[in-house]
Amino acid sequence: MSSSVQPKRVRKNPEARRAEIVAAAAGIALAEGLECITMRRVAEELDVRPGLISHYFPVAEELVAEAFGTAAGGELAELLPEADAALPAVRRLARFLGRTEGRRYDELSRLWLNARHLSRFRPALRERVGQQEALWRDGLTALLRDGVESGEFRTPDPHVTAIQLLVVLDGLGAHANTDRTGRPAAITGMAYALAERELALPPGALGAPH
Amino acid sequence: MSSSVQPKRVRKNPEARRAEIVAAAAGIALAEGLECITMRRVAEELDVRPGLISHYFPVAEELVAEAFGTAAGGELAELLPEADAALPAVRRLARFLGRTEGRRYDELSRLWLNARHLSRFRPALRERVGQQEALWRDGLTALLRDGVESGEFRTPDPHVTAIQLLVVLDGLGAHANTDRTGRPAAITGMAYALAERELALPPGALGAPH
DNA sequence: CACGCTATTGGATGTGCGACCAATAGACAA
DNA sequence: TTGTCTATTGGTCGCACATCCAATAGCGTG
Repeated sequence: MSSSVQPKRVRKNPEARRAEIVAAAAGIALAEGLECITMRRVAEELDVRPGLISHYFPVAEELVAEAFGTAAGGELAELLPEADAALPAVRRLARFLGRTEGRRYDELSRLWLNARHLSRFRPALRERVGQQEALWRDGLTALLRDGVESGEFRTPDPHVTAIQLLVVLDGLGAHANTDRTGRPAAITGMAYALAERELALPPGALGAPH
Repeated sequence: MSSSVQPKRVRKNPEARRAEIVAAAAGIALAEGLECITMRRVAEELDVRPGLISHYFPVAEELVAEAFGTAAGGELAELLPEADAALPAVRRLARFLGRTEGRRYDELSRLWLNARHLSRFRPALRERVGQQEALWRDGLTALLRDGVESGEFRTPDPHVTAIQLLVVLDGLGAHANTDRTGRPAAITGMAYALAERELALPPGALGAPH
């Protein structure tokens, strides 16, 4: 028969293995969905036996929660890079909004949608969703506050504006699994419009909404 | 032994039975979630054997799609009752928005969230979600158009305004499974604010956002 | 009242899952 | 090199599910 499989075991130190498992699970979460994170599926990804996964995560739900946190946290870091801290706030915001449109962001929209729904049944995940929500909100709030302090923006409450922006992005992202062809620009540009209005920026200041 | 169960079979005509099954499934969808619609669960609800359900719905996914359509369609009919057709559009819109806030609407938010996510994996459901989306959009558009024609509102494109409103409602509803205590009024009132702004209504014209 | 149609049952089959555990074999220290 | 520790295996168990099917019994027709 075929001998394409090598039952050779590779022994790694626990922290590294654990990180590897979470990373694999996060990848599955983004590409296939949180419900595809199963002991068997993750094990297959790492070419390892399922028992090993459940050794590191005795309860599957923990791994799902951890995977979501890693995936969402990683994406946030890409959307609001620390490295950009020196840039003008307007420019950072424009970049942020720019990244939240287009197909590239769909994967992330789907992940949030997935997590928001699944957290209905999984307390550990719900916890993580709350944490990530706070991180996203605070990150965006900090950006807006920077802009206000530097005089680029004007808004009575950066915190509220940040939440409003995220609500609109959630609303737009909710349709990530639906057909959105022919959606008018007045819809796809809602986040831009809201930001410009709430921050007292001239129309178009954040870049062409398309 | 216990004889609390009566293996008495009740024989109904196919259309009635089918409708009964869909209704039961729709109830489960709203109360527990679409993934709880299983042959067994629905059968239990109707005090019937699982095989009967799969007789009427040979493929489970069809029942899920049908149940969602029934549940969402029924709720829409409550939100935009035909009986209100004679009322002023402003009043109808105020009612609509009023019903979309508060705990009562959470069940429906959860259903939409559920369906939007699950339709990622279930083509038949995705189809239904698209249909219901159109129904909601068209219903709200008709309301706005009425208001424009009667001179109550002013908006260049009722269709676009309707979608914008629904996007905001989706965004707010996305958090139906999350803790939202202490959410500022500027967030909970976003739909009111958007409607008043886009329809050129004076602030508060649609009722106190809280 | 008897009969036939078919709605309904009861059970079987196969799949994928989480959870659990004793046995095994790498890697590292003595 | 030998021995020990433990990361990893390979397998088992029970559960819930969709799907399928032959047998059964309610109901309307005649």
